Amino acid sequence: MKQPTLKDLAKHLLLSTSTVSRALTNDKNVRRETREQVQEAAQRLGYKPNRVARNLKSGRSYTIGVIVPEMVTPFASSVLEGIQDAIADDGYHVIIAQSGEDPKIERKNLMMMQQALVDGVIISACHQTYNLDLCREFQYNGIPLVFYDRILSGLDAPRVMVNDYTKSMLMMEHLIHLGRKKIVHLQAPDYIYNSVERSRAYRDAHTKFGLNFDPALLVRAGLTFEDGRNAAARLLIAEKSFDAIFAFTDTLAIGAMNYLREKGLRIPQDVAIASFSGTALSTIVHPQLTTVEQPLHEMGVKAANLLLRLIDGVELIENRIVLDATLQYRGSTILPAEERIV
Amino acid sequence: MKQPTLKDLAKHLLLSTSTVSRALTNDKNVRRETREQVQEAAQRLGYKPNRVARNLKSGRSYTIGVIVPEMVTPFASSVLEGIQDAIADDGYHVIIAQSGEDPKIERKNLMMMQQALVDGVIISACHQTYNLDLCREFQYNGIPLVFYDRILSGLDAPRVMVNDYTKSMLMMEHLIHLGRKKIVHLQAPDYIYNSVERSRAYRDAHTKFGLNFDPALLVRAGLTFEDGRNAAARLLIAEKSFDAIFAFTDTLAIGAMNYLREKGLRIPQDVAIASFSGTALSTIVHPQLTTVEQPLHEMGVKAANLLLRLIDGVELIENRIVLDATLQYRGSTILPAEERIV
DNA sequence: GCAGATTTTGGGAACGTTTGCGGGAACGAT
DNA sequence: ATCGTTCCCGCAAACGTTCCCAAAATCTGC
Repeated sequence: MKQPTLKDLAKHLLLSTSTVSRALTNDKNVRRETREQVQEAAQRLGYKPNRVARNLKSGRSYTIGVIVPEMVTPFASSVLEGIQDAIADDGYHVIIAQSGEDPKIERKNLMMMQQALVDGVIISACHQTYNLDLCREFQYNGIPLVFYDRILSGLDAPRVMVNDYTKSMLMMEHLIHLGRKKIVHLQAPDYIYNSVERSRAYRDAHTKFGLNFDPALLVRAGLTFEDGRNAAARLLIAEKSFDAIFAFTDTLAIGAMNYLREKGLRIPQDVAIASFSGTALSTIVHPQLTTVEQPLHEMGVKAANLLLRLIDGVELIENRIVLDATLQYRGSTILPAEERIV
Repeated sequence: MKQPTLKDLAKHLLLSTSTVSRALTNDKNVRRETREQVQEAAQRLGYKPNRVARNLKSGRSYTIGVIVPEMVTPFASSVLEGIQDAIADDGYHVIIAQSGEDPKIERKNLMMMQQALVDGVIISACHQTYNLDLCREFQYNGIPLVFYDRILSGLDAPRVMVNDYTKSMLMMEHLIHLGRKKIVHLQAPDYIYNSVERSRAYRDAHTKFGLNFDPALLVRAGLTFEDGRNAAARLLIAEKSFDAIFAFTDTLAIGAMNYLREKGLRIPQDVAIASFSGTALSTIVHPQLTTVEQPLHEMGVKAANLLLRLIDGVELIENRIVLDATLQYRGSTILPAEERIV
């Protein structure tokens, strides 16, 4: 009734556990006949190797840790899915933790991962500096770290990201070519590296395309729908006129868009809205969101592959992968043909 | 440079590993003075117990498996979050697998979990019967199984769900009280138990409230946005007139809603839309979705707690938890006050 | 001071694997 | 017949814990 072990198998076959063990890993040092016998018996008795024991022996856990700021987002779950897909075949497991944007919880998670003896960690960090020391300790202890999206700029660690600056610049160009002149930027806190990059592009676009930069249009928002709504509300209250919004993320953009529509503004006629991320959310809202679409699934796959190679001790030539994000022009900035006639 | 082990600690303190081990678990069989000494040294040398070794010894893995049909959904991730929250303090880890609605992959996942020596499994099954045998095997081997949302009706296993029938009936009542007479139901395949329950309520509502039941309004859809769009498209093509939709899930509802709006129909004036699930999606679309809101986070917490108790061998009095879903009346069925005046 | 009770500690097996090392059998070559 | 290979296989240690059992140290009451 209990799961049979190697010993049970050995006893049953009148062999030693060593031979059985070797036979099951197809070691050529075992006679073919015996090997087949063992494998057949293992199959018949329903033998399943005990991973825990194997892990103890090998000093690995065949587990990798993933830390995300927030997992109930299409962003995180798409990446997670990519990671899962990439490692499933190699017999690895994933344990997932979320920091909830709180560096202290992130720290707790990291330490938990350490205890769980993960072979490596994939992390989308929630704060630039807070856990730098711990991350260094991981590296020092030979536990590879791979970053994605939210990187730690102060650490020389492998990373997978998109080119925030370039693509944001393209998006600004899009808005400006549409004739928009007073473009709001909803940015996230400065401890998020990507936000700094995207808003740098926002500012540079002004000089590059000869637009007047108005600091009042640079709005500090947070990361949630509510933050998006609130930012929009503040803009309306300030009675600052604007004809476009470039938001740090889809979430922020949608929050703002919903609020503006409730207040009777038309999207995109009155205000064009563009964002960054390209999560599934961008296509389920109406109008659909013009956004910089990041290859999220691929991001997960790439990060996982990077990590697996690091775990195997492969020396990486290129440890900074920049994925190509693509601009999706949709209804939140461009009217569909049939409506444009009206 | 390597993580210190019990032995290292013992050597350093001139004690035996046994004593050190006991001291660290606060065993009263160790002199208090020694205990403190050991704990202080452990702290100082940065000792972290090796979970793998501990697991091997204890025969547990302190890991639970979770299998969901699809993880890139607000539904799944909310529940997962609940599960994480519930088990984090008990030192458990979660490994997650998704079946992608494919019973064969679900089977592979289950077997993977078995190998990973999970202490228990939480599962939202993707098919009624396909993996019944394997589930029985888990139970037989003493690995507890807990279901949520998508249960297997043929198995006597603990489960956490909401009352699909009652709440669907209430939702139908809502639509009917609004004066809607030709209500479409978008249902999912019959191998999904919840769908059967919800459409049962749909039909029963007709007789209960004296409405004429028209089989043509009972539409077989799938589970995705696209399925929702397609279903809506088919309805328009068939030129079947209808004034409301009750959809199996938010996803389906939003798909249909978007399509109808693109075709110039007004929500809710022309078609009222109600759904079931209450994921975050229902509030980010415009108009917001009237839906039966399930306590997703709580569902995860409850399922996890149930499982933990089962793992600890607690005999459960009540192993069928029915959570209370609440109807959220929103813009997709009711016009906001200001617009109603117009 | 001493027997016995009690507290505190150590020895060592065990969990299920993997793996280096060495032994024995079979075989061909001298 | 002897030696050296090659091929299979078993022994036993190890991974880092936990825990039973017994040994040592300390504490009772006389």
